[in-house]
Amino acid sequence: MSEAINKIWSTLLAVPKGKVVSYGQLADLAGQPRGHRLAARALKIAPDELQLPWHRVIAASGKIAIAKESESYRLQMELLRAEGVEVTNGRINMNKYRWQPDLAELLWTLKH
DNA sequence: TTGCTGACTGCCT
DNA sequence: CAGGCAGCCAGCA
Repeated sequence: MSEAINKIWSTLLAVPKGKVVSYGQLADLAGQPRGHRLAARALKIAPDELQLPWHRVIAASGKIAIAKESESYRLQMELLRAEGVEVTNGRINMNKYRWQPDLAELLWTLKH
């Protein structure tokens, strides 16, 4: 597995409950400035045993990025709501729920 | 090496 | 607000 993918996974582990990040933001924090595609790929191939909070990753527009007919779409929406994140019409208020890590949190992600 | 494919983005209609 | 589209870049055939 590539190092970049691993960084993305560990960065994702730092996202707190009740907050969300976009694919692009996640890639940025993981040290991949233009790696939004990579971030998407990282989630797609992530092993279940890692227990990543994958549902906290959404499109920059605030929408859930999965096909809405899929089972995962429904699951993601449920998981977010269970954490207190409002999901209305498949959209999320990014200004309100976007994760904005402070320095301590960023350093934590760098260690992993 | 080449070409195609995305759980994406930002810009333009 | 809903498409359409080019840009993006790591995998894979």
